Amino acid sequence: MIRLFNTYSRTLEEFRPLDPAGREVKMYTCGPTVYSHAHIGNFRAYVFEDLLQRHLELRGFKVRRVMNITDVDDKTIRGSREAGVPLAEFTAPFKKAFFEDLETLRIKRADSFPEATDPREIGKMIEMIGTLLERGLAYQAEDKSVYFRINKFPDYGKLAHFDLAELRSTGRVQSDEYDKENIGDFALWKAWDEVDGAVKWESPWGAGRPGWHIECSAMATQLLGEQLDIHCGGVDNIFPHHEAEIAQTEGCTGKQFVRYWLHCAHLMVEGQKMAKSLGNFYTLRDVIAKGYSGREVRYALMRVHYRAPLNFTWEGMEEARQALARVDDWARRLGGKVEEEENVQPASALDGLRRGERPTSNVQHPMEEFEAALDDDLNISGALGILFETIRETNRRIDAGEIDASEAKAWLEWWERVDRVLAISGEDGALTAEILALGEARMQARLAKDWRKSDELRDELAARGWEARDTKDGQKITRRGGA
RNA sequence: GGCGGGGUAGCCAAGUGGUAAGGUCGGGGUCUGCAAAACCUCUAUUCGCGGGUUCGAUUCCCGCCCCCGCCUCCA
Repeated sequence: MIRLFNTYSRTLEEFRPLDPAGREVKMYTCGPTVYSHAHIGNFRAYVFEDLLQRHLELRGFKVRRVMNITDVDDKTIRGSREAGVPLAEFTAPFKKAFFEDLETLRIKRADSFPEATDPREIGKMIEMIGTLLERGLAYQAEDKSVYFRINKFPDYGKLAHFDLAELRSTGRVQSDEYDKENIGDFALWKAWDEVDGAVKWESPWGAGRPGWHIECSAMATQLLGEQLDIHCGGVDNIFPHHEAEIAQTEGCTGKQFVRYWLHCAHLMVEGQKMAKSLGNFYTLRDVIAKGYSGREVRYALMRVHYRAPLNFTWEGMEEARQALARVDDWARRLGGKVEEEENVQPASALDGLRRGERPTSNVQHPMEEFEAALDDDLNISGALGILFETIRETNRRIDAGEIDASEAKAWLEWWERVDRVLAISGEDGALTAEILALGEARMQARLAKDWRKSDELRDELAARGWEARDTKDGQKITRRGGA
């Protein structure tokens, strides 16, 4: 049984998809606004969503996921104006970069990435706004913009658990919208303004562009239907964005929009909020440029429970690197055991692999326990704890000569299953001719017991990102860090 | 002021009404030409603070303190 924390109810709920067969899961995740490179805080949310999707899939669900791309809003318009290029030309490179970054972090691609400027989506938004107007849930103000009338939607505020009467303005958003009936009414359609330049679409209410919230309602219902199983985003999207989505969508369909709302806590950097003014603002590219690999960043962003604040630090990146190296070495070691024999079949009874003899052992059934931890609202720390205990125990037993090729193969198969969720396994980079030559030279030096030269060659290999280890089976050269 | 999330070893972090997983760092050891890896071992009488319930609380209840966030277009 999978349990997830639903923001709406503020409780852990058993997860059951709407699909009568209980198999298909409709999942919508708020994507990036492409006015710059996404930062690691954004990616924390996307990595969390990826972990959720992968775990649901491991548990046999068929996930249909949509992630939107916001390519028109105040910031993208401002950016294109400042760059002096058309909007689409301004956002294109950021879209491309976003998809590259997803790949770097091994985030599975959603089934579709609808864009807000897609005519088909704009059409759907206009259709929905029309419906809301017909029902009296929206109105066109004197400034020609169309607003949602929150007083007509009694449930408004239920997701965020806000009492609307208690709200007070933070002054973050300029309140120049005197035309609204209620300060809390939000724009569905923004009338064209001079600063919008060429950015405009025709609508029954005049030229303009869609409000931000309506795009998610339109795309989600258009691509996944009127009711979703899961909708994710960062905690800062709870209000007003997701609240507005509920109002708009349910205002049109009369049906519950989302069954499970999941929100990811914020990322902090060195104990502080990430901000350009503090100089601690990082894009994924910034971290990669420091020499870290995508999977190292993935691990660092993933290893803390999604509802707890995550403090990003360089010390944390080093920890991620070391932890992954430990996993890599373990998997390599098992691979080596398997190669010792030919035509190895995995031990048939996986349960028999549990390490029951030692009283100090905490993990009795790693196969089940790892997945059970993730079932519990994605308890990643618990799951990783089981993985690492299993690693220590299997390493110990390999040292003791207790694991044969058949059992090693079974552990590797388990690891492959685990890694379908974690997606952190290493790739051995191809040995180049230069590295091979250095390795060969070092072997010769060792045979000649020229330790000094052998150590120098080891340093040279290290400088190129490779490590030479002397084992009883001879020298082994492996990639260290990165990759 | 309202609504959330969090405060567990140097750092990251799981967890349960019955006496603290795991990762990382550091010390010692086995192994090694030396290393590395691996393994063994040491490092929280203690879980923000103060009360209460209980035979027993880090875990339940009450109060308080601190950090982070949202309060109308920031994941």
